[in-house]
Amino acid sequence: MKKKDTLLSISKRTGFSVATVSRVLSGQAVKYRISAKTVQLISEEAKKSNYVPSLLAKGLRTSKTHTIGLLIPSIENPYFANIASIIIFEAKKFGYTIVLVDTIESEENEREGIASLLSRKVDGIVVVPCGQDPAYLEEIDRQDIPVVLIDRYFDTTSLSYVCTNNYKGARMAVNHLIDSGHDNILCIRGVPQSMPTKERVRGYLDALLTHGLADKARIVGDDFSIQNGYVETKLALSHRQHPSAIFAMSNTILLGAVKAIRESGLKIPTDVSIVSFDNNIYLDYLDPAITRVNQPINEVGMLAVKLLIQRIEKSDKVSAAQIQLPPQLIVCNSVSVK
Amino acid sequence: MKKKDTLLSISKRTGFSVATVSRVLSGQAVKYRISAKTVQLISEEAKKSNYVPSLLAKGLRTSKTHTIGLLIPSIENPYFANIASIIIFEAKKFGYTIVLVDTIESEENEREGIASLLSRKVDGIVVVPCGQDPAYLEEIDRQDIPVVLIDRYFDTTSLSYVCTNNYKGARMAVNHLIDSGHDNILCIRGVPQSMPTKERVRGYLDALLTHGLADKARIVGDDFSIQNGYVETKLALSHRQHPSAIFAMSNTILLGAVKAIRESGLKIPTDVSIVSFDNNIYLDYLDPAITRVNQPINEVGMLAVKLLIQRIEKSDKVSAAQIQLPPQLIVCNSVSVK
DNA sequence: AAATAATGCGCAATCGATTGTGCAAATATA
DNA sequence: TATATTTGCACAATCGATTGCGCATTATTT
Repeated sequence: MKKKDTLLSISKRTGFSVATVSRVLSGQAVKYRISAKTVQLISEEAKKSNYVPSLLAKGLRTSKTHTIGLLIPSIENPYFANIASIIIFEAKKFGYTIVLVDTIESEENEREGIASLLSRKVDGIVVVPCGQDPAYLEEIDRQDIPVVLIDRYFDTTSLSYVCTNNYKGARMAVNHLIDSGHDNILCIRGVPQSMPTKERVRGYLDALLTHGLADKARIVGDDFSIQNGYVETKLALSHRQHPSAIFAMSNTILLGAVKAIRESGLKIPTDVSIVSFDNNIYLDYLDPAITRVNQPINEVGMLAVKLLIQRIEKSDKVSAAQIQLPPQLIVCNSVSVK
Repeated sequence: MKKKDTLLSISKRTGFSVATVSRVLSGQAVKYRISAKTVQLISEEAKKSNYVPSLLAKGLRTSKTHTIGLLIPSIENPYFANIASIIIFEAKKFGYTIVLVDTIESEENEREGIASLLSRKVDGIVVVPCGQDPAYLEEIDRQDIPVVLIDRYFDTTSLSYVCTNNYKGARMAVNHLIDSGHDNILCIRGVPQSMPTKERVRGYLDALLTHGLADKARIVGDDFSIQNGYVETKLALSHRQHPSAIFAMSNTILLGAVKAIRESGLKIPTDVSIVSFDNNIYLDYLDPAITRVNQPINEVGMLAVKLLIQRIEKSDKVSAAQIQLPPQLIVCNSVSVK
């Protein structure tokens, strides 16, 4: 096994001091008036020996690691996987590498993960928070590790966040159903405490309200699982007068609902119309293709990284930005016109 | 902004030396005969001040970072996202954190990513290789950073790998079609150079061969995209005598094929049967649900992490392990019996 | 009580890179 | 030629944690 190269070994081999080697290899040659000849010699030796600087040592000295921590509730979920993909890509553009923590929707994992990231001295953190309490995140942000929330946020937080306007998205979805003549619309929601759920429910209710259908509101369900969609749909369809349309708050809920509808022998959209949230290529290949609200995850990811890096690189306090992006309705064939 | 705590600051506040504080906080108290009272005092102070050790300093000193580098060709791809998820989970069980690099199927990105990981002093690397040449990976492995390949491997490599037995998987799929009475089976493949593709093609051919259908072999396509599946299926269906069954080498290819089949007004499985590779929950919700070959990605991920950590933690050379796991056929309704 | 052993902890070097300061030697100026 | 500049580079401290070695105390043994 070859010895790993360090500044010291290069210094010995070239006869220059460690200081000089460092300045050459970190591009500070001009600033420190190192002669062209010396630069040449040292650079060659470094290239020849395949020198890779230790970011540990560098980070220790400079307290910058060019690393960003990313906490995601479930990387298996295609929605989050897409977001992660974009964030990794964007971060790389700016020279940052990602340490990824999968919190599995557990607040304890989130805290542990954050601790691990802090001890790794990440320069900043992007997080889809699981918990209800942003206090400790705000504390970290205040102590000079910038934190940006994505997808979910908190009612009263000073932290930066980027997310979809879930309220608008829900209104678009429900309006679409109402405009198509539906007035008996079941809403199957995800985890009730989470901000996206709350906002989508609010959108659902407001859409009904403005159309004078407030008394028709029916909200059921309690998490983002396939089972939840299945069970709630089963229940709903068991009543004599079942809903003519379903607003499913996620792809997973949608899948459960589709299964239940098919089992009961009903047809989408003839018997039951359905609108879902989140985009996914597979939705185009279901029969019928599912009308859904698309979240602009590309923009969410890009903005989050930009915000974070601004805060990291400008030491003068960049003020927190709280951004909600407009969603977009993708109309397919899962809604009938009555 | 509060000052960050270090051994030194705790040392000052408690009156003990940095050495003693270090030994207490790293659980070496007994070994170095630190008195219970001292342990108590130091631990309390550390807890109170919310001390988090710097893994940079620790890593620099001990040359262990408890970090594993993971290189994936595309985290957007649900198949890889699932693998990543498992690897993150397993690594965490052993106290390791993951630095994730998305290589976007580019060998250059892979090399860059590896360099970045090396300079971060990761303890080991798990990689789904993009390139054709394992030489530089082997070099790294030899220089004491263990490398484990997953999903793809190389013909003649000394590196450890864990992957699915793609040959077997393909045989299972094609045998299933043949057993159902099909003899005109089109194979739409992915990137031809990649090992999984080669092995699946070999399986396809051998299955035909052992049933005396060698002359019926038809292999088309050249990448793992939806477009590829679509185009090749369109072409195939345009002939008077179109294949009665399709063996699609991935979910993406499958989706393209499904689209083409639907557009031509044909029905699955009545007119065209189809079998795909890789599992995905959505496949159960297509109409009909798609019969496919499931890769044991849980086991792949777990084994990869175990192998890697064995190599990391036992300094005595653990010999390389090259493992192929059996796939499994999930029979649904996309194959007709003739 | 003297000798021996055990206990409790500190000193200081080290990992690899960065960077403010300073000192020769070379060059320019007077 | 003597002085003032500039050029080119080295010294050494520092980031935060680890660890071999050694030195006082205190406790035990004879």
